[in-house]
Amino acid sequence: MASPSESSTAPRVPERPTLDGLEAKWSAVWEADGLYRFDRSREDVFSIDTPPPTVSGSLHVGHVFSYTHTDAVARYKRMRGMEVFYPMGWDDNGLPTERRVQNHFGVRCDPSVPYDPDFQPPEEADAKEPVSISRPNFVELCLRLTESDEQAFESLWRTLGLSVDWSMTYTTIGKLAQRISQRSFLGLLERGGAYQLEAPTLWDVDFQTAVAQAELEDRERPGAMHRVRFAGEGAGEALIETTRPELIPACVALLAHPDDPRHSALVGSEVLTPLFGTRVPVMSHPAVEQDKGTGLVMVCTFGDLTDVMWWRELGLPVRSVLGPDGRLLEVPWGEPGWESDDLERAREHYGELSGRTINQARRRIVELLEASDDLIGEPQPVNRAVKFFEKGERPVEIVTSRQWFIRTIEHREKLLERGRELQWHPPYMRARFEDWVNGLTGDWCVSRQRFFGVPFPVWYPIDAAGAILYDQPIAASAEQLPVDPSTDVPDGYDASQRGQPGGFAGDPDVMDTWATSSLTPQIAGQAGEDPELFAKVFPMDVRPQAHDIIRTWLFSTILLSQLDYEELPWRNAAISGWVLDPDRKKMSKSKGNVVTPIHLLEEHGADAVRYWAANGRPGTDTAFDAQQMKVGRRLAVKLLNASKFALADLPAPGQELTHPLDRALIARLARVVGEATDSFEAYDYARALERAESFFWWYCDYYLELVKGRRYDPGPEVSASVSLALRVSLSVFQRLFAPFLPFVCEEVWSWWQEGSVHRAQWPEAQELAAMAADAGAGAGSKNAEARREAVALEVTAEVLSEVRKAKSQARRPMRAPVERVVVHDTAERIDALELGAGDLRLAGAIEALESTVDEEFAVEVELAPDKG
RNA sequence: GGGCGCGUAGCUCAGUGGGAGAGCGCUCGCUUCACACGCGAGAGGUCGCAGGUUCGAAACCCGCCGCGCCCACCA
Repeated sequence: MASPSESSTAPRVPERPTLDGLEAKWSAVWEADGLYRFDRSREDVFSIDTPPPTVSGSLHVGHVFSYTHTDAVARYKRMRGMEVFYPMGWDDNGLPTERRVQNHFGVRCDPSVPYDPDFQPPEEADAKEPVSISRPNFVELCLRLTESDEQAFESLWRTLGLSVDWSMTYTTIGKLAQRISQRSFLGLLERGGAYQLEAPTLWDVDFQTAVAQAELEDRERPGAMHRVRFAGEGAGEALIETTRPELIPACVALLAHPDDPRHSALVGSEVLTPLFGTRVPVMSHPAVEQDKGTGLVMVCTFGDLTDVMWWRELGLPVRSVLGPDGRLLEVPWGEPGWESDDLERAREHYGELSGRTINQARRRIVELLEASDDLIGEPQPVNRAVKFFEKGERPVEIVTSRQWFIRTIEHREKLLERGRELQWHPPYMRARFEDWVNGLTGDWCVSRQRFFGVPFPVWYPIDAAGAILYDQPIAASAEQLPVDPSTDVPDGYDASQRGQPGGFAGDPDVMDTWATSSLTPQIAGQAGEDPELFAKVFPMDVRPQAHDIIRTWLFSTILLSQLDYEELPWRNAAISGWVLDPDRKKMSKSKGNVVTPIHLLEEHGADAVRYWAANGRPGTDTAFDAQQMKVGRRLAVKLLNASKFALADLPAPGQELTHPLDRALIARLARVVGEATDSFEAYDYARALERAESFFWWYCDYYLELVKGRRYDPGPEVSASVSLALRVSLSVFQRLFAPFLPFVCEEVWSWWQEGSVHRAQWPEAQELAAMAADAGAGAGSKNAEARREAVALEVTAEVLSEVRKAKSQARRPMRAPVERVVVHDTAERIDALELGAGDLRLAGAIEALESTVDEEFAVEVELAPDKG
């Protein structure tokens, strides 16, 4: 603990302390001093896997909220003597940036275009006629646009007071991130952890890319249920219900539950699809739900994931009608797989659908079914949840395509085990992880048919006939990384062989953005680049993040760490909640209720905004509340003024706490420090703040008022003890609040201490307790005496409160003199009150203080007559 | 339908076996020598509902209701 009594320089307290300008003043000093610079020579490292915010627009108040939580913990750990590894990353990789660049510059990425080193974007962006440019040129524009965003973000974070080491900033599209992502992928490929497959894949028809299960969300959409007749032979007709009649040409079977008596006669027979006359078998499967629709379900390739399951399990053929652009394909009627009992009719009907979008085709086929009398009754409107790509605008479809996958399903048990090893804060968040892992239905599809991302570092040979040999990928060599196979050339080939028979072709895809951001511990720690650093920081101590991305970011980081290192990437996961608007809805741009952080910081000050954020308990969603920021500002102002009072012209401190109330105060403070420390150790910053804050207000309202008389006493024998107690308590409060209110704490600390409060040692409960006890009564009766003193502080404060109440009710000023006070209380408390009687008389302006033993606590107050 | 969380004063929330609390807001008062960006006081609640365990339940158990999130649900 710092020794305030030994401070050499006299405190320099401003005449009128203010919060104004503290952010600019101290953030400049911190930067100049390199206060938060990571010192890699230190042993006790505390490493943080900072979430890199998406650089696609602006930071919002939710970011301020959760990053403040992390910063409070970082500052606490630093004061505990840990060397904190606290980098910042920018997630500039991915779709949001692509979209901005396309609109901003009027360009379109075409991976087949060669790189033009002298390329300049068009003067005037024309979104209607975008210029086609190569992937490297496109990426350069993405980088140019994100750079200015990143500067704005950094400036905001500095104003908020994040104690980040800005010399360690990384981006998820930077060369380092690309190298690490590609190296990780090549390792997986070599060990068989990644594979390529032509398979039914979740597909967004607008972006024309594969998407992963984790990127889906449900949206309620109106639809209609159609009852449709399939003609049968002998056993009669079959009725099914469907919301997707446009997939009837893609129907490959009808299914019934094996125990369903209504359809048992049909099972094993064949029926004809309406309009197209294709023969499809009627089969049974236990997953069919008898109480849905007619109990007969149409299996198409592919309407949904259940179709994929049935198709796979029953070995059904593929009859694909949907193209990657969301329109119905031309199909070869009459060829294998496209048989019909009436080819002419099938061709005619399908011709009405071919080339149309899904919605157009659906409307048209309903008309055709009505005309052919195969639609039974009117379509019934229904609302049902439909799967969307979370950034998409039309439902996801299932399209067969060639994609890269990372083996996930087979590691399920191991992942659950890792989830149990991880310390979750709060602990119940683990359930979300387990639910997700248990609900996985397939391996992780990591390839995306996009541009601004990390390319797959592979090429494929082209045989003499011009066919690309996807099953013989040519991996980039370690020295080549990072590579862009759309412009770089594999070893043993030259550029002229690109796309030629006997030559090579680059893999055109990029990795899922989560595949890169799931390597943030490796990127920040420079895995494979700086082995010494990586060994120091990995596994990291904590991953802070919000609960909505447990299934994506948290899950895939654990997965990749397991696959690459067979261990957890971090020991703790600190899960923050969301910021809700006052209507309890999640704040988001689309709802138009976002409050910009810059405005907040300007209006309330960084400490006040941080105070509000730090009140949000771990994992708990918190309502946006400007009122709480005002409370935070009050606390900061109070700290300024209490510090001014305690330090201004303070008499010389003694060596010992000779007064019982001073000892009791320090003893209580020791308990508060203990609680705050325990809370921080459990990542409960909110509780640490709450404990420190509520005691601080009590300290200001009661202790400071009680000791004012002694503090102003000119006799050093009277003021020495209180002077010491004020210095000790003030020093503790300034440090307790430093993780939450870094600016005001640094300010008041600078009035009387050397160095930064943020590198000062966190207060020790044990030392404070010992200080209070050592100065106490002689050996043998220490416990009894300490208890008597604790009671004394308590009773003295309670009596003062009663005296105030009497004055308030008499509408008299607080300094109004009191002729006589009679305290009724138990013998123990009256005995203890003696210890505080002197301070109490001064604080309450009490002439005569008397007491009488009684069961009930009561205070009689006789005010002096009002002379006014 | 399954999982998790939540339900305490007008608002935001703390409280996990014994006294129902804090801050804000509201009302009243006080220029008080650190602070009017202040200080003091007051009003305000059958702790979602109904059972159970217990000497004792806001808290523990069961059921229900309501809200939120995640997952499943496209026949």
